[in-house]
Amino acid sequence: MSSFDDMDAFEGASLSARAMAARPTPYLDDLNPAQREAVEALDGPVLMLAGAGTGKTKALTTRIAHLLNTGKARPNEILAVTFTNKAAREMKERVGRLLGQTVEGLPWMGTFHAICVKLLRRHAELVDLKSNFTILDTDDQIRLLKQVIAAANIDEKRWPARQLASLIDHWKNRAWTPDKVPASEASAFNHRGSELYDYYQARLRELNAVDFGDLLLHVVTIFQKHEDVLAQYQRWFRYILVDEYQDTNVAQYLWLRLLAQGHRNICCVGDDDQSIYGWRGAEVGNILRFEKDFPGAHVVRLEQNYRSTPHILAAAGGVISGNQGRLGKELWTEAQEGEKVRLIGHWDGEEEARWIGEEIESMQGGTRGMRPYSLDDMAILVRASHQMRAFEDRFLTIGLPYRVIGGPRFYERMEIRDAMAYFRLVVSPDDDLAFERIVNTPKRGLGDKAQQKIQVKARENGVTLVDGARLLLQDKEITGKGAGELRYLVDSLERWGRMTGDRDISHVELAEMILDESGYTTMWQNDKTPEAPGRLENLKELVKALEGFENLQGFLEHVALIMDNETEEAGAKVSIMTLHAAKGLEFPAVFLPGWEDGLFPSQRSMDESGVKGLEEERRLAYVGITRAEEVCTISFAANRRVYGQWQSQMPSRFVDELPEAHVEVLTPPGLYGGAMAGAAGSEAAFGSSRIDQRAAEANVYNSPGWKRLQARAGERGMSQPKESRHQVIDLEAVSSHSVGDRVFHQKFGYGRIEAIEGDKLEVAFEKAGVKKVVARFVTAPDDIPF
DNA sequence: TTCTTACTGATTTTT
DNA sequence: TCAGTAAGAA
Repeated sequence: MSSFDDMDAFEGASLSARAMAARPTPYLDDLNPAQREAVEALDGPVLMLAGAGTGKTKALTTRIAHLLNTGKARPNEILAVTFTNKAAREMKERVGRLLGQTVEGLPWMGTFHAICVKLLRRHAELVDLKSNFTILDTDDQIRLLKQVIAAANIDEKRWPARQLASLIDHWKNRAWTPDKVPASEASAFNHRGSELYDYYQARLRELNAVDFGDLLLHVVTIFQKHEDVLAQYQRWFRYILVDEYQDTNVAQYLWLRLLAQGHRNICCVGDDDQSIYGWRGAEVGNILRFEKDFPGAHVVRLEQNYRSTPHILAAAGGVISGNQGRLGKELWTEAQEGEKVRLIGHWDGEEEARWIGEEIESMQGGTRGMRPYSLDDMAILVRASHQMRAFEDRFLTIGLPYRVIGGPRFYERMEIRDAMAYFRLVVSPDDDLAFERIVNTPKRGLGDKAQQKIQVKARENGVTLVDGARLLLQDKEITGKGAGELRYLVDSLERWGRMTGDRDISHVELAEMILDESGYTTMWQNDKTPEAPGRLENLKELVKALEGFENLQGFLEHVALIMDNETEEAGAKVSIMTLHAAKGLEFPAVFLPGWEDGLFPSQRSMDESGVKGLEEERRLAYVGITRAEEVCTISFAANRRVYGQWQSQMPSRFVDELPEAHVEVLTPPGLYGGAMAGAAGSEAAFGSSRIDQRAAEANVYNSPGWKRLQARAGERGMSQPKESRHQVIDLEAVSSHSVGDRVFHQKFGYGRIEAIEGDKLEVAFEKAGVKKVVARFVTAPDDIPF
């Protein structure tokens, strides 16, 4: 934070620095030739093309150590940028470990956004902000945009705020200020896009606030308009390193290029084959163009992979080779052959989930000649988060512990944001957005109308909403139940505000007091919904997190950028996450379900972005496969319920792109007439006969189950064009049950019928307990369809 | 104002 | 299907 205060003292200090050079470099011995080349090419532009699992973090951190050790730069003359806090943290840790105690201070290491916050706080006045500006999260942003849309007299139903948010985000990613939005795009959003953008920016300025996009954009603007400021930083940052360069957007690219123009010592690390954030504004072009942008760039390829088996690498390589215009890399490994990539087709999505659940259970003990795997070693990577539900349902039923990675993060949860809004308001009473958020949470009888009055009053008098509310009360322009509540709220805010300076009460106690006295805790205590206890738990967690900070203010500052969720219960669990969330992670055994055209590659991606979209999907497939160290299992289903409608699916085109020599086709259970009957877990059902891949696909469609369903669907007169739709439930089973029968339910598993009421059965399930289910959703165990 | 019922429309989400 | 919103009823 204070690195800049003493920065002038260090300018031009490289002479003495150089004199310190020529220390031993034992750390270089741990590197392979390519890594070493990337580490030792210190001067001039360097592009490190680092394939998946090739040790790029090692190379990057060693490079920093080497820069310092050779005396090329002092710690704070190095700028190392990452995209995620996690990556930044890891880098800090590893650099710290490499350096030990030998160097004073650390390089500038952080995310683009975190570094921009630092810079922007220093130069806020250059873009008409005060240096204590607040950073809006997405939620605040949407609420502000709703106001903007309403003020412009636009129907928010037809033109939703979310859409405007993503439009503005898109523009900011491209480093377009309102005046720079090209005419072709300015008329988006009901012909008022750029006008609304302009107005939104003005509102932000009034609120002394910025959104995430602004952090980058404002700094770029400052650099572009104030040569002296730019020159200062160009001189200062002698060496720049960038992680995940393929994910940079235009604004980040400009930011880097402006800074790097000083010493031209920029080292970008990335992998064009892992660019999967194009939809978020990332430009693969940035990495593809690097050599043109920085003539004479030294390009190093890291191609030795330390993660996966040859089969897995070959499969991934086969898929990604379908993309055009790659920089080109050939991953190789010294690892043992290992398992081929396993491919399996299923009847429908539920069966896929069932099979994966059972496979995971048996893999824990070691099966099919493979070593045993702990649940922590296994992960399921899906294209879209809605695919997770099938697995969660199934795993809940069979009691398989799992964790979902990437869901709503701790600081994004409603209760946490509400609580934080209270804190924000206590610390800075002029935070109007925070006031709006909590003024009627918990319910205080202050609905739209009352809030409108506060708004008007505040605007008329040019004061904050809190003061507006005060005036309203003073002038007795609000009455009834709401008035008393509002009075109490306003007074409480003031009281808590005074306590922030009180030495006798810690900020943790104050926080507890705020949540208590505002009635917020009580609100959740009285809430009967199943998630209420969890929310109370989270609030406790939040208060606990406060202990690590000096005061409320310091905490709020920290949280604005760090949105991590760190709580993790003990115990081994299977991980479930999206492919996007999996980037940068690795697991001994990986399951890749749902490889069906339209789902993966996603139809929407292809519709909206054509070949570009398809190529990004393909990179996603590449990322997925390369997450696996030893076992990679790809699967697809012939039928899937999409928005409640059964749809028949075609296997993904990526399945056909897998090189056959590296794939083993597993036989799906149940395809050979009743092999599963009464023995859902039996090994016999999963014999691993090797057959040609296409034959396996053909088998799905020729299977008895498929034909049976087609016949049945026909009987019921369902529409049956070439894209046939199917009903998977067994209607004949409806009235054939009696009490005491053993039955099977797709979701709850096996159970015994306790009672029958009309078409509803009360069934005691072995794993899921007693449930009431509709008769047609259960089948007799020896008539399990498929 | 707030609770209830009807509708609509639906990826991926580093900060 | 199902969540999230929007107009209607109490």
